[in-house]
Amino acid sequence: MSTLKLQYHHGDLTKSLLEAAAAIIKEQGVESLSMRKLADKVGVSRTAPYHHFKDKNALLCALAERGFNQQEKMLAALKKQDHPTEQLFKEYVCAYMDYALEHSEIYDLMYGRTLWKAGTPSDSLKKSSKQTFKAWIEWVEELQEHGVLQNNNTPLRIGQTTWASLHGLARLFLDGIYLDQTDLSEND
Amino acid sequence: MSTLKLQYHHGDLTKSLLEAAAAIIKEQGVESLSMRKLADKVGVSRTAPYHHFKDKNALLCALAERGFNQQEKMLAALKKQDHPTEQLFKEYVCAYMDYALEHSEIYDLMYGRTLWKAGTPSDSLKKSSKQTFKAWIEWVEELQEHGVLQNNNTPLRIGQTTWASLHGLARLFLDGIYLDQTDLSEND
DNA sequence: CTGCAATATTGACACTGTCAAGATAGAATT
DNA sequence: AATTCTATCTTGACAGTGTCAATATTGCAG
Repeated sequence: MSTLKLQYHHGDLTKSLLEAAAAIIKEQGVESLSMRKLADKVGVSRTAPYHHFKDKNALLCALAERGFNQQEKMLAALKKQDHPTEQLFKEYVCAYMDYALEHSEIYDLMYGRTLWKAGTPSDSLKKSSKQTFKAWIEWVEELQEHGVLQNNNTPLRIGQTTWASLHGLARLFLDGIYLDQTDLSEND
Repeated sequence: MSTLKLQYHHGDLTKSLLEAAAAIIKEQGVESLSMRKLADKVGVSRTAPYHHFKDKNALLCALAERGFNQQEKMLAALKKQDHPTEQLFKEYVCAYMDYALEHSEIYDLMYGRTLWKAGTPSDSLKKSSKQTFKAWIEWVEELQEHGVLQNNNTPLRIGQTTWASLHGLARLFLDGIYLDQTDLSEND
């Protein structure tokens, strides 16, 4: 009876919400995530989530922020490995693409329109994204010193352009326009 | 009296809807376009648009399709000019970027998630996009013959990669992450 | 044991997309 | 000219959404 009983207080609802939301998003896309369904899935009333996130936008920001943290950890873990710098860079590129493809919906949230254009990125999210980018720039500087990246411009500039390529490529895979194998062979 | 009179039949509602929708989208973004507000703006009842477009998705598809047509006309007009091939190519690149920036919301509709991932692209839209891409590939072949583009791979492949760069660049400007001048100077 | 602060709930509102049934007007047919 | 037909538009309705305000429940501090 005690285990089956529905508790009034949920425990760590914030966390549960984030996890459930991440799951829904991953399976069905951001657009089919509704606050109400989410609350339902977690087994809580419609408006309960609003005591943990100001609004839907805030929830999504938190989700994106999580993504940035993950990504930054990834980079940090990678750097600890004792591989030659150039190989490390290649590994990073692969890891980056892997992350984008594997967590496509989160990636979209992190860099896409939903939050940055249609929505209002929280200060916290802005901070996270900046920090992630800063860490990237610092590493770019190292890479330049090791001759892995060109040295003909500032780390910031080189960091921007290389990341731009990376991000552009990721987007192309995600959006998947004009790159399907099917479309290649078809001829009409 | 006769001019002021609200007509039951609207004339060319289809066209009016598309234009009004394009205007709203341009000014306020896709997400703040609602069928109801659109109908209101055109001066017609809520459900009238549904006699001209199956649903919202169809309306957006039509809007995107328009974009493809515009873009293809642009390319065609450009090619008619009697400039050296290489300059023509550069002009195209500029024109492409201009279009993307100037009609950012439409561009987003043409290549973005809303229709291709979240929505269901209409057959007509698929056809338009393919046709546009095909025209591009054909031109790439010409460009290769004139030595403006590399000749070490098929037109399709070269077309894909160059367009990918173009599109990636466009997206970066549109999404505008990490590229603001403000963010560059700030240091926290 | 009592009161307080954190947490969750129910009710309500405005807005959305969209369907079904009815109204209207102009064109075609008798 | 009257009537039918068809394209077009409208009103009513429903389920779903985000979110606010008021209320209830609980666990913990005193």
